[in-house]
Amino acid sequence: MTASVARADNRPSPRKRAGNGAAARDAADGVGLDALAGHAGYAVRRFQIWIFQDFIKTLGEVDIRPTQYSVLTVIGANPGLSQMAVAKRLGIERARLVHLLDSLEQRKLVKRIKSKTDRRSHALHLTAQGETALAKFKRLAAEHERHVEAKIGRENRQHLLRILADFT
Amino acid sequence: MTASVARADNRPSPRKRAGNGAAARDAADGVGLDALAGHAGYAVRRFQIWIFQDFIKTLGEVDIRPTQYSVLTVIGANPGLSQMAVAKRLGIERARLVHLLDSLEQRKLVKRIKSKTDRRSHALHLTAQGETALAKFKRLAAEHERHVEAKIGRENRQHLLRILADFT
DNA sequence: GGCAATTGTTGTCGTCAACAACAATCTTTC
DNA sequence: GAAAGATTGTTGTTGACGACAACAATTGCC
Repeated sequence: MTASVARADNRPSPRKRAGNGAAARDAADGVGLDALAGHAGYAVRRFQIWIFQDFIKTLGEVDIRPTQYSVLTVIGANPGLSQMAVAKRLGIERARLVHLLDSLEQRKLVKRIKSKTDRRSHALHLTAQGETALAKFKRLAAEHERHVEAKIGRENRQHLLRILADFT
Repeated sequence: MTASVARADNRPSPRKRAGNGAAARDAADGVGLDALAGHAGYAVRRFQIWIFQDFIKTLGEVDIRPTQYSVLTVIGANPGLSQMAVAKRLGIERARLVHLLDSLEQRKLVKRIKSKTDRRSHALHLTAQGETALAKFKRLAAEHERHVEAKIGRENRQHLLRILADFT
């Protein structure tokens, strides 16, 4: 709403490559990025921000953020995992996972069950409500994924997933 | 587990797909990610974290973080830009840019010059010290970029840059 | 039995995106 | 030319997130 309406979102950007040393002026505002264009990290960061914003927006009606979704997905696929295992798998601090689970448990999507074999740890499970909710989340996430496809192209997305498979 | 020179960069990840319904157990801990593996956002996020950590570490000796580097690069390539223009170009909140510039100005890398034509805005320039410093930063950033190449492969990085060119 | 390691938890700190509000300064409009 | 509206830089707040440190309860090791 606040932001100016203008700005065509469609950025073809076939960036033909200017000569070489010349400061390649960028289409958007006539501001050149120069060296920045050659940095993978910059492109990845901008892309990641775009993806997350679309994810948050697409799953907005159910109020689920990317991290929450990843937690629910892992628990759904591996019931009974400990918090430590989930945290390690997702690369989340176990301290942070505590708050995430507090929230998800309050919403009755997840339950912590005291482990009999190791009384320190909790076995994580989805509630029945959590199962059906996750099913809906997955449908919305698939919709989000189609947005990604529409943005970068079908086979580009495929190739991207292949390139980054090791980080999954 | 810090450096991990790991030559195993070439992991085409032929994750050929286990059967179908079976929870494809992942190598790491035997914890399946299931649906998460098909989400571009998850892979991109993990990759972005890896990239930033390597960037921060590689540019650690000069204490420059990715965002600071991007700001310096844009100002270096386009001297005289206003804060608003830089913020818009990099997708940074102008509120946030204020603190970034405060820091960079304290370190005598950047200077804000009152614009004569528009007394609201500041024209941003690198100091002489900032110029030479940026040259060094760029060398270190190039080294970081080589780390990325070593991690995902040369042509994979190229392809990645091409796929995400619109976000640059 | 004693000591180190692990698990969940609490708390702090710093980064970062998203807003809101404000003073100073253009810009537009009447 | 003055009033109304928009823009620029600034300050402050909020909330998500990663990195640590410390702690109690529990387990594993010797």
